[in-house]
Amino acid sequence: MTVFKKYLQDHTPITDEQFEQLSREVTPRSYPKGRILVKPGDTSDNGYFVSKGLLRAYATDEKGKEHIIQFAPENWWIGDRGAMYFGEPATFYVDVVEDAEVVVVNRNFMDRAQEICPAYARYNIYLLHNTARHMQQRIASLLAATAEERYLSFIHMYPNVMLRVPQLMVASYLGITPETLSRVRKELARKNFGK
Amino acid sequence: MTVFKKYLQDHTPITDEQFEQLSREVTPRSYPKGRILVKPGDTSDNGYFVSKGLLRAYATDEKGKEHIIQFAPENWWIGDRGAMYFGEPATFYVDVVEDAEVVVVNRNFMDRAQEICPAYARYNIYLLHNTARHMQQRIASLLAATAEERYLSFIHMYPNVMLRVPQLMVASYLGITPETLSRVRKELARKNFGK
DNA sequence: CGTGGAGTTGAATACGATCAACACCGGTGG
DNA sequence: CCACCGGTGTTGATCGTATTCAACTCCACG
Repeated sequence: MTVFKKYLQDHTPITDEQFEQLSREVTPRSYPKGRILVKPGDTSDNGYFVSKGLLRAYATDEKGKEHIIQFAPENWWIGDRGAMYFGEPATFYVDVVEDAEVVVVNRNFMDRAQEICPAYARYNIYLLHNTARHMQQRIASLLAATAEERYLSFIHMYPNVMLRVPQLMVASYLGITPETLSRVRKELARKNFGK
Repeated sequence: MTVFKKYLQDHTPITDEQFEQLSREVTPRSYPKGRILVKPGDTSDNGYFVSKGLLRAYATDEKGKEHIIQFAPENWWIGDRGAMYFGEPATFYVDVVEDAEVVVVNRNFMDRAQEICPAYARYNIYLLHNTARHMQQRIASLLAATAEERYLSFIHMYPNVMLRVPQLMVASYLGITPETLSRVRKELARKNFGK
């Protein structure tokens, strides 16, 4: 919870009193690795702020293969947007990759936050533009780049995540199989052997 | 411009006076098919509302191949988010697919719109969540679905766009070559021949 | 210990890309 | 009015990248 407060204070001029009001709308929770917080079909409007640990969102195809949409380490938000914001049944899973402490918020929190603290609305818009921009770039990279290029740009963009999740999840995020990622890494090691 | 006014009125309770103020910040323009409005490296903060016609945003790879990020028919917004909102050099092209009438807005417009009309901030957030949700689904589909599945979901989601742009642009949007799309269509026609 | 998940490697396969040829317009200019 | 032209779409043959399936190693964890 203190992490959450610090996060808010870092990004928006929120008073202690305002935080008090807001914190009534949220519930801090701890979840162990492997716990599934959201699954397709769920109709909860929960969103999750990660204070500690690492979460992921993923979809599964008809063959049961997982495809990772997003990782969320400390100070990130995660959730199924359709469910959180639009009240639709969720289409993704959200689960815990590393034992996590999260702050659970619901739709009401987001509305209240904007009333209570107008500056929060501005920051929220900033955040949304930012995620939109990153998703655009990811789309561009899925359309244009090879497996190797995508891998390099991933380790450049999210070096910490890269070190904290198993390789098969990185592969799933990149849209390739674990075997292919293994070979890509081998090939890169070979290339860079002569420095 | 009347299209733009109607668009705003449809989505937010804006008064004529407020619209007057806002319209000072924007400039309506007409552009012919083929005109390039933004190219990588540009540092303008222009965004475009499409009143008529059809625009697209695309990136090019080192081989000069185009990869379409987004189509924007009537009543859609388009622009390079990094340039519009973050003041970075653009990374995408924006050009005109069908002779278009657009309303050009800049960063200042977006800030002013929120001051002048608080309800606009709410609608803007809604819009951002919506585009984020759609981009997430597109990412999921690029990760999980075959060429054929992506094509079917595209014509289901954007039937009008599908009819208005050349096939090679649809292919580019789907992340496949025009040849492959042609074969996918042929195969679908064969399958559905027996109804 | 031993068990199961993660990572690696190999061989065969499949899907889409590439290269090339050609048909089909729609527009332009002679 | 027609000949020409460039861009679009189709089809075929070949190629390449990543997938699939399988076997094996290596740990972390019970």
